[in-house]
Amino acid sequence: MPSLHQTIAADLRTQITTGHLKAGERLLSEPRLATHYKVSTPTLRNALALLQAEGLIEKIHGKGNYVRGPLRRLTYTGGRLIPDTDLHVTTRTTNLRAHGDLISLLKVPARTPLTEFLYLTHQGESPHSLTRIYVPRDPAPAKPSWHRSAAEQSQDQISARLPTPEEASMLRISATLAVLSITRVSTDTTGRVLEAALLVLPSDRADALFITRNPPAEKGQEG
Amino acid sequence: MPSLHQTIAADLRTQITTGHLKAGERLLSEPRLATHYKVSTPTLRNALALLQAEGLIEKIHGKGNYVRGPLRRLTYTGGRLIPDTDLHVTTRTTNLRAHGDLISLLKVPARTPLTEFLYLTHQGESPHSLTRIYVPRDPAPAKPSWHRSAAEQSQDQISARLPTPEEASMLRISATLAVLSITRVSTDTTGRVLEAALLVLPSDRADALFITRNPPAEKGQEG
DNA sequence: GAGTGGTCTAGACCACGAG
DNA sequence: TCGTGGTCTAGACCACTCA
Repeated sequence: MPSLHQTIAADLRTQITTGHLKAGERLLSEPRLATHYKVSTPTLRNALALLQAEGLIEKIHGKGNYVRGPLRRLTYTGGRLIPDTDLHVTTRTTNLRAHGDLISLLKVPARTPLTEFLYLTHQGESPHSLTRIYVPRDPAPAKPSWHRSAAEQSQDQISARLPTPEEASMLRISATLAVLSITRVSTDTTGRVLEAALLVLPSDRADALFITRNPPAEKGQEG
Repeated sequence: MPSLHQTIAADLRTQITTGHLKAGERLLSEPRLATHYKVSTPTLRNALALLQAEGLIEKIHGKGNYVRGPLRRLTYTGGRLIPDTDLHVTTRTTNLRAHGDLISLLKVPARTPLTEFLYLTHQGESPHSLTRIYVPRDPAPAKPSWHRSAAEQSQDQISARLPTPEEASMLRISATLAVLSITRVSTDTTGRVLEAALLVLPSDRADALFITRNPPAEKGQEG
């Protein structure tokens, strides 16, 4: 049996996809919607939370809930963020020392001097992606390649999780909206780690895409 | 300022990671925890929802909340699910006709006869992954390669989203726990689509991993 | 200041699991 | 039958946005 907020979400979803509610339009206020559906405000907010997670609406504190335009999704493709046109990027560079997961990611001793490059891409007003790249300061690092390293090999580890409170505020997203977390480790031909990149992409506006070319199939190779 | 349920989640988190609460142990009941933290039950449940999304606890209706063991995460690696040992797999085969997204994915006309292969992997009691593979029935499909097709090229599109209610019940996960959704389209040398695979992996127990080998860096190729 | 969403309260009732 | 988590109610108060 579908729960109440699921039913309400389904109704609003069809209103959006059928065009009864158009892109950019403001929904009724949450108290009004609650009385309309004859539910309490927390229940109605649960319904809206589902639509938000699907990227159908955008909640703006103090203003209202708005129907999202046809999504202009950002795609992370094999180490590259596209479209890379039309993106405003803000940068910050910090020096720090290796700690925590960075030690094993970069395969360096603890407290190794590192440089952190922080990138925040925007599309118009809304932030779209957060990238942090860590480079050992030892071997005289040039500016790292934000999009893709010229490394021999890159390894992308992808998981879905909730954002940390800091990430949520930097990306201006709700703390309950899942993000794609991509950890890319680039190594050179000798196996040395050149850089580690941590990307955080809001799930309502970003995908990742990987294209694999397989060697010619050998007969009976695979079950 | 951190919200109340964030603070409570942080406290419980440290109790788990420091070992004050051990794997498999049951937490106090939610009403008891609520009185202990001097909050209402919805607030306490918000805190537990965060821990659940992080994979630290497991909620079992009618029994209690349990500390998860050291996570045995499943990794989807370039078209292969590992570990593929120790997995129970249940299968179902269905014949249907192309509709909706399947039409564009498989590049076939609407209502083309298809075969759906459904795989549900378990690890012990708990389901771990849900895979649906669609193959056009036209070119006499052999049993599809579950793990990886012998195709010329595979394209993996990855996103994070909430599960559909059906997926949530099949995987026995909460409807609020995000999943990694992987859509893999395999094509042969002529560009014909061999199969489309839809994987659903609970975010608290699965990752995806891709390894890219770059061609030797050409000087000044990349900015 | 008026209206909005964000968070929280203190309960109620139902569905599930185990004895 | 009893204790558990799942869902929902009907409010309250605060923070933010805009006029």
